[in-house]
Order: sequence, then C-alpha cells, then structure tokens
Amino acid sequence: MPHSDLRLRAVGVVPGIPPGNEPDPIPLSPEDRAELVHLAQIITYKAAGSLIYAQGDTATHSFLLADGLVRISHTLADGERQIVAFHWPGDLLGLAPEGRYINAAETIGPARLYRFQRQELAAFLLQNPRIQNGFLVKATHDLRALQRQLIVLGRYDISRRLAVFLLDCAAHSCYFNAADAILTLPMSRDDIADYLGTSAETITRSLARLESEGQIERLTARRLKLSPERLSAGLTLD
Amino acid sequence: MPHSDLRLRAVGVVPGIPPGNEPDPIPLSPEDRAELVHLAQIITYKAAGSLIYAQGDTATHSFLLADGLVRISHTLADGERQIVAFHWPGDLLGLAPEGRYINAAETIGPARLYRFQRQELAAFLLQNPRIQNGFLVKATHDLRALQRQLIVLGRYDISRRLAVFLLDCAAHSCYFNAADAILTLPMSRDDIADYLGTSAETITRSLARLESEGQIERLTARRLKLSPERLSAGLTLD
DNA sequence: CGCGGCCTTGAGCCCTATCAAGGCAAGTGG
DNA sequence: CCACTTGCCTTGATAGGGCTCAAGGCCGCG
Repeated sequence: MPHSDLRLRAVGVVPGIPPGNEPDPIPLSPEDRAELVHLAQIITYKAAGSLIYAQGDTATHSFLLADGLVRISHTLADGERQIVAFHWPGDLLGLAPEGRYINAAETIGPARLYRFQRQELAAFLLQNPRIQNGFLVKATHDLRALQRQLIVLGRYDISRRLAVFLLDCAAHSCYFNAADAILTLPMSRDDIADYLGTSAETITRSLARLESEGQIERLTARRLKLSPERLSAGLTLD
Repeated sequence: MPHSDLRLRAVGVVPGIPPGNEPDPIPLSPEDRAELVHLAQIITYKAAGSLIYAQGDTATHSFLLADGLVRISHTLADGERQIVAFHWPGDLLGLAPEGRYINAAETIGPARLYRFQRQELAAFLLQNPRIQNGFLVKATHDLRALQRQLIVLGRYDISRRLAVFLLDCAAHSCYFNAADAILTLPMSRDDIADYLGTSAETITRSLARLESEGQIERLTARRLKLSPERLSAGLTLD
C-alpha cells in the first residue's frame, strides 16, 4: 500500500464552528507509521454490533481504529449501560492499565482496526520515544474530550446535550455532508441515550423539540438536516 | 533531601473495598525521579482557593501535585461551573494539548507542587522513554477515572453519586482515619455539588438521606463517620 | 460580640424517567 | 408479491427526583 490510513485522531476544542472540518491528526512520521503498521495485525468486522472485546476480558491487545465507528460501553451490575465514548478512525482502544478491559468495545457498522499485542506494543513504545509521545499526546486529547463530556453531562439539559452530540457527529465528514448539512446518524436512539445519560424516549422527544425550534429538521429517523449556527447558539461551552 | 515525595498516583479500579488503602504509585526509578525533580521548580500555596492557572491562560507549565488537594474546574459562559476532577498528591495537572489551559486549577487548602516548563518537559520526556512511559500510564489511569465519573454522572442518582464520592475520598488516608472510619471533607458543599453535577442543597439533602439510612453519620458538616460496607452495598460499579 | 461564609431546611414546579401502546420500515418466508 | 415478524422509533400519561428561590441556623473568625 502506498501510504496506510494509520493515524492518531486529534480532538478539536469545541463544537466545531465549521462542521465537517476535522482537525489535523497528531503528527507521526511516515517511517513511524510504517513501523507501527508492521507491528500490527489488521482486523476486519463486517457486521454491526460485533464484539471487539468484552468488559472483564483479559486485556491482551490494544487497538487503533482505522475505519468505522466503535462504541465503548460499561454495563453495571443492574444492567444499566453507559456508553463512555464513541471512537472514530484514528482513536486508540483498549489501553487498559490493568490486566482486564474495564469496558466493552463493539462495532457500529463495518469496521477495520489495527491490533497490537499489549506487551509487544509496550516494549516497542519504550524503544520509540517519538511514537510513544504521539500516544501520550493522543491520551491527553482523549482526556480533554472526556472532560468535556463530563461538563455536558453535569451541566446541560438533554436538549443541549443532544445539540453538542449532533455537532460532534457533524465534525466527522464521513457521516455529515457539509454541502446540504445532512447528518446521517450511524447509531440507534438507545446508543445516543446511553451516551448522553438519558433514555431513548427522551432522545426522540428532544429531537422533536430541536425540530420545533428550527435547530434541526428530521428527514427520516436517521437523517437530519442541521442548522449548525442555531444548534450552537444555545450552547455555552468555551 | 533523602528521597523526594515526587510520585505518579495510580487509580484503583473501584470504590475500594478497603478504604484508606491507596494503590501503589506508578513505578519510577529513584534516578528518574531525581531527574524530574531536577527539572522542576517547587511552588507552594499557603491559602485555600489559590489560583494555580486560569481557564484560558496560555499554557506555559505543567504540574505534578506533591501535596495538598486541587480542583480542576470549567466555567461556562453562563456562569455554571463543573468541577472536572479533584487532584490528589501524585496527579499531573496542566497537560493541555493546545496552547491554552481549558480549565482552571485552584488549591483547596495549602498545596505544594512541582512545576515544569512545558517545552522543557516535552523535550525531556522525548529523551527519557521510561519516564514518558510513566506519564503515558498515568494518563491512562486518569482516562479510566474520568470514564468512571462519566458512568456515575450518567447512571446514578445523587445519593449514589455521593456514596461513590465519599468512598473515593476515603481512599485517601490524609482525610480518612481508617481506625474510626471518620472522613474529614476538605471541600465545600458547592465543590461537591459542582463535581457531582448537582446543587449544594441537594448534597445536603442527600447526606441527610444517607444518614437516615445508616450509611453515614454526620458529626459536623465536614466530619462524617462512614459505614463503608453499607455505602458500597447500593452501588453496582464493577 | 458581631459579622460573613457556609450549611440546612422548606415549598413549588419542572424536567425527565418509566411504563405502556402504537407506528414504521426493513427483512424473511411463503 | 404479500403476510408476517422483528427491531427501532414515536407518542402518551403519570409520577417523582432534583432544581430554584427563599429564609433561617450555625460556626469560625476578627
């Protein structure tokens, strides 16, 4: 292959003012990327909802998502589920510090990932400070993204959580057509609800509310026409 | 000094079954620690509520908390505040990926920290893979802690959020006396509320509720006698 | 002793969870 | 091609947890 699609996704600061624009990835030299690819095995999932690893499994591998969308979820003893993150191409998965995965990782639609043996990867990173630095920067980005989600869950009502979420989705060009401002949601109401700390019914009602306020237009359940300016108008992030 | 108090705090998996026990820090060799100390400047704050850095400030330094307690908060445009983390000794602060601090960092009581020039630290880490690896592991721990907080905010009612929080506090021996199970809260109701995504009034009411259920006993506003088993009984985490 | 910050308590209302039922769309087998 | 099934989405009714506004109490400090 001429040059692989291995990359480390950077996280923008805010609900991006211009949706459809993804920030530049965290820099990795072509040589470094080649070395990583060399170390990795490519895993492909064709079906949606495939389990990449389960909560509680022995953590044998780490992953780098090349293509597709993955949800990271944690199920409580009473069956409640919280989705802790959606991972897009360029995101790292399974960097569990302990011997076991804390969360489950499942595909949403087809996906392709690079798979690394944890021990091998760890040893490799120690030998390659620049790449390890890329991983550290990536972890820092992910920390910031989680902090922002914490703010959203802690301080926003559901409509605003949803507005942030839709804008976040719109930042990924694969699901958002900037030309006509149409977002194609790849995940179910349940997934969105479990990500935003609410219920699927409330997601539906909030979408209806956003529509009545002219912030979005529901073409079908999964196809939404966004008005990015109106969506971000009510938000106070940054 | 014989051996410094520089260390990288590890994060335990759960509301620790035996409170008062802190997990072993992330390993750093004495030489590595000495090098880090050499690179750092020591900063001391005597007053509570001292500003270490403000939201939006140019990010010139990173910090490692040696002693004391620090809150990391983000204030929204409408004045709402969310506390994104409390930092204990051994935690890293100000690892902002961009040029500016996203959040503010303020002391809660007296504090002492190691301060690093960001650029210097970055260059140093590139030269010292083992130390950089320690930082990467630390970031991974922090990621996990944030994920857990996300689960708590997304799926728990306020009483249970509070139970988790109290157990977390009790994991830090400086504020928890394991002998008599007395926790001395270092922060105000407002701080707790802004951390748990609720209001100070609700914190008070939830404390009252926990007391009526025999999970805690309020000696004074800031001194609580905990029943760790009962507190963790209602929780479903892990 | 008095002041101010912090904590507690109360009342009313709104948002959202929950339970329940119905609609829609895509896929399957006859 | 159509009936049926199944998963997902929407809508309704109701109850309750938590927010907000407001006032009063407590404690530490000057």
